[in-house]
Amino acid sequence: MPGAPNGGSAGRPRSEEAHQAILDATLELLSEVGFSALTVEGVAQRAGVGKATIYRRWPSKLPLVVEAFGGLPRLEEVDTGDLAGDLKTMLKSYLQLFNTTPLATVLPSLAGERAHNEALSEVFDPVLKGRRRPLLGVLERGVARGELPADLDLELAADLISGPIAVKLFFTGGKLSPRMVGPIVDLALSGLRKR
Amino acid sequence: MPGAPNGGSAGRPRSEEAHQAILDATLELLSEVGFSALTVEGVAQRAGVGKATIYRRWPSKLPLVVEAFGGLPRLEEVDTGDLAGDLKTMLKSYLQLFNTTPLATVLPSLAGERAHNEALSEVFDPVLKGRRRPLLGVLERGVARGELPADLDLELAADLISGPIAVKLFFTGGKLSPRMVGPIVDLALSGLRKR
DNA sequence: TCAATAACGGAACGTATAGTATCGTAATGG
DNA sequence: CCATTACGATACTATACGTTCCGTTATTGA
Repeated sequence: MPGAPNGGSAGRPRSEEAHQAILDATLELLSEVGFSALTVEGVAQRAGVGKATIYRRWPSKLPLVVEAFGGLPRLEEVDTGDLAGDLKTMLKSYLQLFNTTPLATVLPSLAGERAHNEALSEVFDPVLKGRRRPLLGVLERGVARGELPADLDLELAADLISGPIAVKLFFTGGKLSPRMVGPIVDLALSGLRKR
Repeated sequence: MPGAPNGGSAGRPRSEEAHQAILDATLELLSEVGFSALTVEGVAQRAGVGKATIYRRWPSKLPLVVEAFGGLPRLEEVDTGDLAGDLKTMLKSYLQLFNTTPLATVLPSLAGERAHNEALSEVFDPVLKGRRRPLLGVLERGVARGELPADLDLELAADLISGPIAVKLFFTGGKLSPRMVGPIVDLALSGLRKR
């Protein structure tokens, strides 16, 4: 199952170890130097692997990066019974992943590159869209339960909830703590205005 | 006033034309290829200028980029009398600038690079913080007027309002229309929840 | 057990492009 | 009209990229 190996017959099989080491090194470097400064040579060195071993599996760095990114954890949909609980539970565990995986730096690197790299944008946009899906699912359930108005623009609602996290991630310095989730969700659900 | 020219005495003065052409070319290339792929050589070529002319004014591309970015327009604070009106007016004109200047691509390029380039982050973060200032000012006025609760976390409130724009800018494809401002502000002020 | 096969890590090759230094020319001030 | 400084252009040097080749190693099937 490593890459696209032997047509079915003899020969040394591809090393699953090398395969994983390459993907890990790709994420590390993506986080450290960003997409455009990422080189196959650098990945090979970091993974302790010959460059040919990489080129044998991926034709260029773009598919390599896409596959490596695909190995990062996603938002997990949960159902606690009420909307606020769902959102807080989901986002809290997601934000925890920002401190235990390279997500917090890889995501901005790729999103920033997306703006001026059409090839990346083409393959990366659908992935990003898929990652939003659990959030939309929870909101749909909120509408079904009657917690949210039926005519709510769900895309905009998802933007409103994920927005503060994006702003912190891209503009304000790091420190993405799961503790910020409670206030974000409460404020997004109830609004800023005095009542 | 071009850069840091003649100590006060003789010699050919620095060309203000070249100075501006360099800054313009920097923004163009920043938008087209991003920060890390931006080269002084490329800027010189685009500006129709020798490389030495650039190095005479800026020691490296980082200060050059910072100065070029400083020439881009900012959010302008207005006072219409009520909070929703202020926010909508300000954000609408700001979003218009996204379609008439390189802001929409330059901002993601720099913000993405910020994540893994400490030198850039150090000089760029204060600039970003300053750009948020008008938004905070409007919110403070909203508190003073009694439109917003006195104990509101203004930083979080600013994130909530600017968040959907950031999400569209970085994740969802382009098309930043001033028309999306109305729904964003209404939803942020009133909340998602059914009432 | 051994020949055939394919992947392995490492190294060599050619190319491209970065930053620097230097050229002759142009525009100022004294 | 001479000294001074900036100008655009080009030559130079070094680094580092992607690609390809090489001797070795691991696995299959006869």
